[in-house]
Amino acid sequence: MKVYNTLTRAKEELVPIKEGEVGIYVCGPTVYNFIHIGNARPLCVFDVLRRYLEYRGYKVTFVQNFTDVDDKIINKANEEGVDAKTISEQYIAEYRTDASGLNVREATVHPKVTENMDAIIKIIEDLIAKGFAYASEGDVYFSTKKFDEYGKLSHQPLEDLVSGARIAVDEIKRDPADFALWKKAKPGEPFWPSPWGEGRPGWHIECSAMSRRFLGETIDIHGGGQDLIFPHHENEIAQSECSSGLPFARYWMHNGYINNDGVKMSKSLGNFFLVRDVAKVYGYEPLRYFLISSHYRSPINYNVEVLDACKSSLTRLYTCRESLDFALKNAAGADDDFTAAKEMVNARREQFCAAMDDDLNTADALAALFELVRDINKEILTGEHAVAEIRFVMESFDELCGVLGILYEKKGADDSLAETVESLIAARAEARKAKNWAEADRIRDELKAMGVVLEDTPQGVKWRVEKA
RNA sequence: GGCGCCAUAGCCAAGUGGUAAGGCAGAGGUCUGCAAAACCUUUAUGCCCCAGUUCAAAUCUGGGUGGCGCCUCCA
Repeated sequence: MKVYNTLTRAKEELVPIKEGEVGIYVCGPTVYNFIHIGNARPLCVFDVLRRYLEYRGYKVTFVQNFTDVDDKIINKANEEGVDAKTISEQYIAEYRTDASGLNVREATVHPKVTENMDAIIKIIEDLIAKGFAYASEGDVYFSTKKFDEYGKLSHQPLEDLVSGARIAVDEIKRDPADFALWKKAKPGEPFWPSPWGEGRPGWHIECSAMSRRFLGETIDIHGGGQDLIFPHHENEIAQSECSSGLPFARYWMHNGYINNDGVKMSKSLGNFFLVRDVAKVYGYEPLRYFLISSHYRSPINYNVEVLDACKSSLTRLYTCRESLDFALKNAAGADDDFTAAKEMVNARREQFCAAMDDDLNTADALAALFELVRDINKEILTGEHAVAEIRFVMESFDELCGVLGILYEKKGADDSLAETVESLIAARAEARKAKNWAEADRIRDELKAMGVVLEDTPQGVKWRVEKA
């Protein structure tokens, strides 16, 4: 598999440190609010990466932190008159609701800053001991000038990153480009004891400390949004590499932004949509589909028309899947030799994998899936087929959908409804037998009003609940 | 100012040298009592514009035009 590495600006063959195993660290949310759809993109993108690597047989350790100590959390807590922990716990729970709604699997580990203070303090001490950081009036700063390679991820020399002079000159910092590893506690803020006094960690150090604790000194893949490249990831590299003397991450993968009217969706601009609100109207799944329907590095423009189209596309997939279910119930063929079906499915599977191998080209992978749908509609859902054949096709179809993490919303197959529907279908069958089309159509309309759509097939009547 | 990205049909979106995937929407047809679903056909002599390289360019080069991002908290 090839992935685009921000560090080298090239697609590279993914070669994990340990054969057969991949460690992935993705920067997680600062938990002070509901997540917006821009936040949802890396969730879905890296979830697909993880699923695909596992599909290809890798053992994946997936680490995503929760930043539960931060100015924004403290501010929010003060606004609401509660403590910071209340806020962070509340929004971790809300995050999990959205993540599971989007069918994003739980990380192997979800470390929290508050639970890793020892690791954070240890790495800061190490950086001071090695001369890369200095304590100053209760704060600790990283000295960017001490790291020759500072700027290698964002491909900017240090002087260019600083030249804008937009970084506030701080008397306790030796250089404006230095960044905080530890911040002295201000009155009313949560704090932890440290060799430099009571305080809390800076933003960047947590990822260096927690990735090391759970994935080791060099990790395979580090992911996140493009807006984290500078300064966050640049600083992580500086901290981790100066401390360990080893490369921090072999592959840096960054997803593109979501735009609103062509402009980046961001918290500071306030032009964002909450995942929660979109889900209320469309459900979670069309959003996930939208997020994987184009390449992860491209910017994508969000609007409701596109989400509607995503919903329709999903319907095509669901219809195919339901038809397979129906076909399985009516399977009659006795021939267990289904070489043609195997070849057909495997060709699409190869097409799918070739796309995914090329820097996670989910758009092309979806095309392969849709071509499989056409094949299935044409070859498998007509004529007679053996149970084993249909089951094979169905399992393969589910497998590929599972890699993308789509087709996970179980339609409400509630039995009480089924009973009513079946009896109405029977009544309609009687009417149709008597060629009483008016009555047959009346019953069909009645069912339609209940949200049930009928399809007359050679194998009998198939019904489904229309997705709202 | 430094660094970088993007421009493909009505909409979304792959394709990075070999003659334009896929989805949505639209049109016509087959099937059906009528539908639905499905299938078939159809919708870009052309990929922002202009030059150039090449047997061959959406793809490479140069120059434009338009849009966006990072350099500051942000996914």
